[in-house]
Amino acid sequence: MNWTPWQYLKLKCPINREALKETLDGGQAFRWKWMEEEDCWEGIWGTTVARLKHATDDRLQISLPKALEAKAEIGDYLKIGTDWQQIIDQLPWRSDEILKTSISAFQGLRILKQPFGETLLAFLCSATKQIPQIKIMCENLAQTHGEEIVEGYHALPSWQRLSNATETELRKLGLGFRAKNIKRTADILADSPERLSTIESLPYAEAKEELMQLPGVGEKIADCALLFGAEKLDAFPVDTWILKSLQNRYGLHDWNAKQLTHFGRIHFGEYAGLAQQFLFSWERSES
DNA sequence: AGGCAGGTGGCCA
DNA sequence: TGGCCACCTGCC
Repeated sequence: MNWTPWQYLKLKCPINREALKETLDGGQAFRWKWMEEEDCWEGIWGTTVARLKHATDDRLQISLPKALEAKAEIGDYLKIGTDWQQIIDQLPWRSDEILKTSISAFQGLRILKQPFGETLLAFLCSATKQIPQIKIMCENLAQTHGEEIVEGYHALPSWQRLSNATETELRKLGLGFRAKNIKRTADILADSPERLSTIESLPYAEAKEELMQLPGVGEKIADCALLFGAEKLDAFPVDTWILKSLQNRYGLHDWNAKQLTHFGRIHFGEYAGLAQQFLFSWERSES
């Protein structure tokens, strides 16, 4: 396939190599892969295909398939115009050494704005699975049910399309018990096409409550979909890594996930979700 | 070979 | 409300 020449992106905040890797392939998104030969990341979201390269001075370059050149929406997806430094400054790093350390390790780490519907789909796949497995499930879903964008590159299927598949078909893609939830959610969303965009426009608390009406969507998956797919930066997903971090590094040994979700939102504030991502990346890199 | 992994929902006290 | 367990599958 033909790709356009590399072009610099106008990044408000620079991003280091490690932070880029964490942003694209650290559990927010599941459709980026490292291209060793090209020394770049290649990813798909919505109906966009793109390559990203880490350049000197922590800048970024982008290249697109020539056939899709006009379709680039990388700015929104990567939130390149957002002043992340200003947001970080509002986190309690001054009084929180752990947070301070993880922020300095991942300079430029950011929260993506992925398409809401496919973020929900990816996280419905995520239950008790590790990142490589989730990526395989997403790839299988795209290959078998998703629309082809350019040769060999498939979008994730819409909920409408997914509702045409049977649970048995979905199970064959390695989804396991997640297939039932995905099928049932697809049937619901296909019946009310406006529902997701309505949810996306609600404030965090109401959006979460609405999302959790869907089968297979509990607190954690709802928080992930809202943080990574709807710009609700006050969402604070508690997974096993954050659980470990808060229990061991913050000394909250007897706290359960529900209590820690509350703690996170109180302690880290309006941008708790960004703090979560720093702690998450730090915890994983230290393990 | 058995336990566990970025959870959820149902059942029981 | 709070704790426990089954649920698919692949990987160590």
